[in-house]
Amino acid sequence: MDSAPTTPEQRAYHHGNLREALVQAGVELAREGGPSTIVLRETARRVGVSPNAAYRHFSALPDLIDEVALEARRRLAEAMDAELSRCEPTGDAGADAVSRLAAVGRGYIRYALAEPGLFATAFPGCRPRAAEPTDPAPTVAARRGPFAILQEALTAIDAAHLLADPVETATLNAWAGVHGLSLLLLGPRAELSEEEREAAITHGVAFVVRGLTLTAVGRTPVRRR
Amino acid sequence: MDSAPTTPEQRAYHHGNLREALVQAGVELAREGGPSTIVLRETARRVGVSPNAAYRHFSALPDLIDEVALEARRRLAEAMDAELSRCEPTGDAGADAVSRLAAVGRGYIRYALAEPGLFATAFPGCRPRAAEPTDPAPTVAARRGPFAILQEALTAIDAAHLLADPVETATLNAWAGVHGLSLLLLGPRAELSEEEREAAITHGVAFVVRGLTLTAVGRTPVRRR
DNA sequence: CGGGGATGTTGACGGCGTCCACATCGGCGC
DNA sequence: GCGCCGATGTGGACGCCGTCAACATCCCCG
Repeated sequence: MDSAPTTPEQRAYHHGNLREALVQAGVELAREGGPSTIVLRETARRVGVSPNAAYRHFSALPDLIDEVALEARRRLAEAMDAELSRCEPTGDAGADAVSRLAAVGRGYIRYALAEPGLFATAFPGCRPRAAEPTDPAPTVAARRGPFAILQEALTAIDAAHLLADPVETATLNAWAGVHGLSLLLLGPRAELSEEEREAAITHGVAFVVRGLTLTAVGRTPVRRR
Repeated sequence: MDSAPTTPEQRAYHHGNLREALVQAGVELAREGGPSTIVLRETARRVGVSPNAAYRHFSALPDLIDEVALEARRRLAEAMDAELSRCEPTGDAGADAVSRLAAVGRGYIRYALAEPGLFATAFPGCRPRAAEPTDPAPTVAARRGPFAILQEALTAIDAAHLLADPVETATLNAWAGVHGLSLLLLGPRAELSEEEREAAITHGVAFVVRGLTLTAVGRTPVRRR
């Protein structure tokens, strides 16, 4: 029937690229209810394959979840980049760097609110893992992930002599701020109205920027490091 | 055998206060591996009772977990209070209010690092819940929980005319900062050394305080609200 | 002192992750 | 051209899990 099994979307062999299909289904599950909704048997069912077929491509369920997490981080980075690309330069390099940092933060939080399931899946270390014995791998980061994008924005501010702390410290605190706010808006403050939520995002990003930069108060930056 | 079944630690009736014992065992499980480690059958096993006995006291497993979460929050509030009580007044009301806020933040983060399992269990809304249909109850807060303690500290700063934002906004941002930093230190930055971790806590708390107050830059506070 | 309601047990069901043995298919060497 | 072998997928089983229904036990109140 298929003369060209090399067609990308075509299944080449037995099933074709089952691995990819399983990850795809896993992403869909994660979108519906977070990491704990990624269930091996259901994932296989959706692809139309026996549960054990997955074991030819993943050593166990957590491996599949890790793969989904990677994809979730990829999409988060994408969303941050998208928000970044909507920043138009004003000419003032310092102000631009600051507004780009704000955009990165907005992108992070907006993605979290738009895709709570994927967001919850994205950072494996940020959820309780039931005492896993094997984890010597230091979590190889995807090339230019969310963390890298944030760090880029902060490095630009650093170059403009606006940063109050070393870049590493600033990155950690900025990340903490937007990550924490995302979780709070999804959790204990989930009942906020649309406007309240938008206001919280604006204030939250401004809070982070204010804490990291000193320009807002018109003071000579204190360079450490 | 027991003439006085009213003895607190004595089991009065069939088992005694099984409910309490189950929660206790649940807390222990949570300490070992977070909320997903709280497993009904194992909890019952540890108490030495049939799994279904739990259903006389909880309508289902999530109810038990909620009870454990309540206890986790109670202990968090305790830790924050303990850190608070180590603050000695210097006479300067404004400076005291600020340093008390810092203490509250330190207490939060330190508890998270000392009891990661309980901390992960404490805020049900902050983890992915697999599409629960029944949740109209707005989560009745424990009397003076972590949130209230944080708000108290911020209200004191507000009274000293040091707060840059409305109290509600400030509370949300402060909470986000310490919560996010806690998760990051437990997750992606779990490999930090003892000193690095302490430094991160100090910097993080300072970052939050700097973003919320304007005293650090010697400027007249801008009162909104 | 006897019945009834609160409490705990037994047994069962379906779903889950995972292991083991078996079936199927297709490319590669002869 | 053909047969074989490794890669891929299937079926069945095991021991967990949460939950339900029926039954057993025990104290308290009338």
